[in-house]
Amino acid sequence: MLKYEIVANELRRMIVDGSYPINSQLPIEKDIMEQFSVSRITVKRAFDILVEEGLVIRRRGKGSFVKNIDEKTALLFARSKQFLGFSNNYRTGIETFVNKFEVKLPSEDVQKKLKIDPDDWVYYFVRIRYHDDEPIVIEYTYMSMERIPGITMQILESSIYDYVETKLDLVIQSAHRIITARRSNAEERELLKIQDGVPVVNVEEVTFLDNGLPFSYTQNVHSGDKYQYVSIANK
Amino acid sequence: MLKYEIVANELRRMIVDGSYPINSQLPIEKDIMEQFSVSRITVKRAFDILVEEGLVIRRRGKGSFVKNIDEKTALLFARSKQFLGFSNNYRTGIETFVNKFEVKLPSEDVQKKLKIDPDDWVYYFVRIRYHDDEPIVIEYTYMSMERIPGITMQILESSIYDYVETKLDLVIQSAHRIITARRSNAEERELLKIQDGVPVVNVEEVTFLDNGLPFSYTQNVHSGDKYQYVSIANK
DNA sequence: GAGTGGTCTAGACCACCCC
DNA sequence: GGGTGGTCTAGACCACTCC
Repeated sequence: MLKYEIVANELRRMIVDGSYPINSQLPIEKDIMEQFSVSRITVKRAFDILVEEGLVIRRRGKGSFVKNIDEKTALLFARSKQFLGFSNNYRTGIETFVNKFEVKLPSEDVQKKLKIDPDDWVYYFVRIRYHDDEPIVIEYTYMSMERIPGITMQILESSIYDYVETKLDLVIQSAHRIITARRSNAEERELLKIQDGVPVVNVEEVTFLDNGLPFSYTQNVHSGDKYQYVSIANK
Repeated sequence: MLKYEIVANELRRMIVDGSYPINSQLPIEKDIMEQFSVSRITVKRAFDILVEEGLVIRRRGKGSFVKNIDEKTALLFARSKQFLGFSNNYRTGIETFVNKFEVKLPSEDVQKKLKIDPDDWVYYFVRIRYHDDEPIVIEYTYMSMERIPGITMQILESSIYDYVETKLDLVIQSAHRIITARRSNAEERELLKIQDGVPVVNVEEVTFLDNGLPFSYTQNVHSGDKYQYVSIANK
């Protein structure tokens, strides 16, 4: 574990458990340097993480303070900063059902999104995720066969993320997301078990490996009444 | 202008204008140090910005590379990282119409969101934003009178952001957003001029001053067919 | 003037990549 | 073994806040 992570984790823990209450001043950099035996820049990097997570505010000349948000919100936002394959909102009780699994040639849109040629075959699969036996999202995914070989039904039913990182020894680096909402269609209403009128949230996600190449392109169609996206903007 | 901003801006410019094409390797830290006469940590901070913006990938032992995305997407994502009052999507042609402007006592929800007492008066106003004469969003905003005194109709018609920062000399620090989608109601359909069936995207936004206090709580109701939210997750 | 965080430097050691 | 970025240090100077 890195030093700045250790410091950030400890400070976060004490904020969340109330040791540093809302609006209270956090220890100054010098004290934290001594307490953890680290340099000032390391302390600053730890604080940068907490600022990014929306937990802390820093003011030159005054000090560092716990932001005025409640505990539930704090947890929600801190968690949203973690990188997760498909969902920020659920941690347990998730089941996956594979609805379709084929290999085909990419459409122009898919070629463009995955940066592949027209004759590069792609996996196409549709998965439905359930939380506590309720359908929450349909995932329509295209993946380059060349970049991610060896996908099987079993992998789709468990974790692609795991397979790519552990078995293929590749590193997933980032995800670009575009979120829109629209009216649901009949297929989506049936699969997600929602009424006409409940919209869907469409999360288009392109995932990148650490070599800069996109490796998957997914349209995540979420049930509008069970989904929220959380985000923090710092100036 | 800060040194790491200068370096980041120059590198970003050369990526966007094609001087460093997609997938090409960027200069190594040492060369950039010499070119700009800055230290290594300053170069790293510049790169951190570009990674955060989704433009660049860095790999220990190999180098820094331009991410494999097209120019339009690159601009979209780079721009999304900028902190803006109400919209990431439009830059010009915006008009504002104030639909309601009152002072009242806060509901429990508003008290909680703004961290104020039941007898602290709040402004409540409704604004509609038009882009090229088309309504795109209705904003329902609550603001603490004590924290942000002197709001007038004229301010609401121009820029609250400007008023708070320039006239009141306060610093807006961050915004916490929760994005959901739902069916539109009759009022929203009329104001946004959308058909029944077109959903709305609800962006709940709490904005914080640099003293850690929330100063405004807004429900932004976007026309679902004209709105997208863009986001990048880095591992 | 004292306290605090923001930026920046020069330099060190290490992990990872490729030859 | 040479090249690259990741982390970390000690120390400097500066900007801002409050007294």
